[in-house]
Amino acid sequence: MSTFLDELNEAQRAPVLHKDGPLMVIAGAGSGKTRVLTYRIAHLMEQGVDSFNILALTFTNKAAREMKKRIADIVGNSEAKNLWMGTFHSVFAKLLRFDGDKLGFPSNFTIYDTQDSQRLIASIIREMGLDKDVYKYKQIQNRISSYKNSLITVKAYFNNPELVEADAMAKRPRTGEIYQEYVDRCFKAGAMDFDDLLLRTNELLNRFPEVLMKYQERFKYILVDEYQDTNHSQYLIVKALSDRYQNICVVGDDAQSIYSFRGANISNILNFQRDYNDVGVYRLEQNYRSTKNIVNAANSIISKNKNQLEKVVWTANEAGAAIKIHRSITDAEEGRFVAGSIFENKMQRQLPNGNFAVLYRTNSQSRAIEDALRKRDIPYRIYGGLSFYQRKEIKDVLSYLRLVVNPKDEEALKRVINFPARGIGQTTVDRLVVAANHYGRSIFEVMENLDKIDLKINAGTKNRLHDFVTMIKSFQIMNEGADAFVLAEHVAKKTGILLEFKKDGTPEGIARMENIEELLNGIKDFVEGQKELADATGDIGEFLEDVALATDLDKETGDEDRVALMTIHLAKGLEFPYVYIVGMEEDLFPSAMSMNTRSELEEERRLFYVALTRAEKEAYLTYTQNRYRWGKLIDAEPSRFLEEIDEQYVENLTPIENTYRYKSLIDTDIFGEVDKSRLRQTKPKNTNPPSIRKPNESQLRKLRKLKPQLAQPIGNGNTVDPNLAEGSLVNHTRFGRGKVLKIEGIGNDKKAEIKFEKGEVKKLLLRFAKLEVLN
DNA sequence: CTGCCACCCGTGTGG
DNA sequence: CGGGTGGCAG
Repeated sequence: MSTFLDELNEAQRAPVLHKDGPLMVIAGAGSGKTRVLTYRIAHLMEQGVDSFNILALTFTNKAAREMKKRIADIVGNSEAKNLWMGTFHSVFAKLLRFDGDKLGFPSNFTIYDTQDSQRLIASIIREMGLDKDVYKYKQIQNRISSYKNSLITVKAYFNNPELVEADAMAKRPRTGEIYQEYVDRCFKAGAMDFDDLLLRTNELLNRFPEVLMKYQERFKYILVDEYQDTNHSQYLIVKALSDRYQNICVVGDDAQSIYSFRGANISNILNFQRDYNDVGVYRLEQNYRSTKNIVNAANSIISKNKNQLEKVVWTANEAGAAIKIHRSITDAEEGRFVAGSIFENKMQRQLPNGNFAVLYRTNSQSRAIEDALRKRDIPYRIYGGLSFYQRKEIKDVLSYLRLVVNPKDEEALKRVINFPARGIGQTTVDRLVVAANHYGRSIFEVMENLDKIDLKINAGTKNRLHDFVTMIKSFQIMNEGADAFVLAEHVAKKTGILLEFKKDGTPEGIARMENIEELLNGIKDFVEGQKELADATGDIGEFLEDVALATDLDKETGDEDRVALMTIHLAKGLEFPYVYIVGMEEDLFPSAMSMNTRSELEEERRLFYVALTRAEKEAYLTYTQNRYRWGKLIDAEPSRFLEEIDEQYVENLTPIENTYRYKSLIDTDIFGEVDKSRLRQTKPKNTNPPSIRKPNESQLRKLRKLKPQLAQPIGNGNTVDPNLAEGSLVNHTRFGRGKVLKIEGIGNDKKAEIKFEKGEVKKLLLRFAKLEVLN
């Protein structure tokens, strides 16, 4: 028996040792669930389960890679290699490359990203002659995506009067037709969108029992991470595959379910015990990641949610520092505070940049933070947002490569047929699309047969189309021998893309050229990497699949030491010693769009819970009074979530001058009541710097409700260490070590009587005393 | 068919 | 504010 089991606590060991049959692990934040998954797999293999029979579905490919590596350390690399491990999307894309032909898809099918889907839908709307202001392509794409995630096919849509009527009521009666056309066009293009990877897998398993049987036999053991974030489509796949052997292990935390917007269904985890028989249920409640302060504060937040599984997360870690709250006047100042604080912490404690993360609700918030970090020369990396592969120049090169692999790929073709400009305009493309639809062929096939079809295209244009086809075909011939890098480099040169940006000469053009070079380097690295793998060829198809399905987190960064900037959603599963959560404001976090129902608000709260529990040592929460949104400066008010943290875990860092402005606007009397007569003055006296506004009604309501710590001047910025109790050993900055004899008073008046080692007994106001609890 | 400019809309999170 | 799109002149 291996020694790795000794590295687990009792609660962790139980699910690892659980024999066959279904089990569910409810794992609190930071409780070591990855470790449980990893060791369970290793343990299964040691017990004689063939690695070919194990399927593990993770949330990111990076998580899969790391888990695989860890398993390889335990059981050996050659065995670990055989595991099927990855995201739902990448695993089932692979499965569909094997068996998708039964559904009529080529094994080299293209994966459309969201942008491709949206463009296709936009052109369908245009072709159908519909009003684009009524039929907004993004909305329609969203609709279609959620239909697919709920397994509502076109047929199911038309059979469901509720859906049809809902769209009719919304004045979009032809939504179903668009859906139909979209599905047809994807099929004709040999393309699947992200949702298809799951939907088509379901279709395959449903329609072909022998295929289902094959994979049921193959995947005798199935493990699913982050089960709380699976959608209906994923749920059904897992259900189907595990149906025969029932060896299904799901791991998750209902408190961290944050993806309902993309169809994730929290009831998948809440109902797991109903879906399977004799479910073993295990709970991991000890947090190894964060300080007591952070764990307790996070608990105090999540307890506001009604709908959740019972669970008590606790930690044996040190109490740690209070969670710090900072208010600033503008988002630029917020950025400066964050950058300054990171700088200070780095210097004082000699920490690498990688110990810090800045988390936000929306990607657009990154700009202000970036600016501030740049001014301080602090290296950072932004995750997510507009990814490298979505940049125009990169997508252009990739589109050529996609065409080489799959010439039927309509979106790729439309993108590059006239870039760089070669005299093939919109009118020509429209005619080609019409002809393609008419003959039920792809655009490329129409172009190959121009001589046989009577299209109103003049001779010059015909020649240019012919040249384009010839060029792509020459790439295809080359692709048969060369590896991905050689081909890509040739394509970038031969198509004139590189030259196009080079002759542009502007800084933007040069940047784009450099990006393409970076892409080529990336492809080279990829090819090298693939050569080490047994079942990989290093061809361009593999690269394209990797690009389509890799998340931003998946990409290797080199070893550069940088501060991480990302949305809270992306941060799930990660941890950092120091975490800054910025933009803690109403309408931003919680988002204005998520305040209509309790369940939406609860999801925002879970998101906050996720954010806070990323922190190991210290967490900072910041908000501003004014923020630029849509190019305009708008008033902001503090997030309701700030109030929801039990105040004993919080410390206010807001500088006196920021508080002063508040004071000058709204005077409160000693009981915290607002003197309303002051508020009617349009211009408060002494409003140093400009842009001071009278707070609106809701802000006022807010301010009245705010805890003293948020609304009052500091100077009493201390938070009482929750561990401080009678008998505690403490250290005072001036008086030295001592023992607490007695604690009395409440709130701001809380005092401790301490006998110091020097002999003196003192009574100290805790909100002023600089005390450190030692035990 | 190309290139420029005005205008519009977004920003909610992602595989 | 800033990127994308669509309309229009050449």
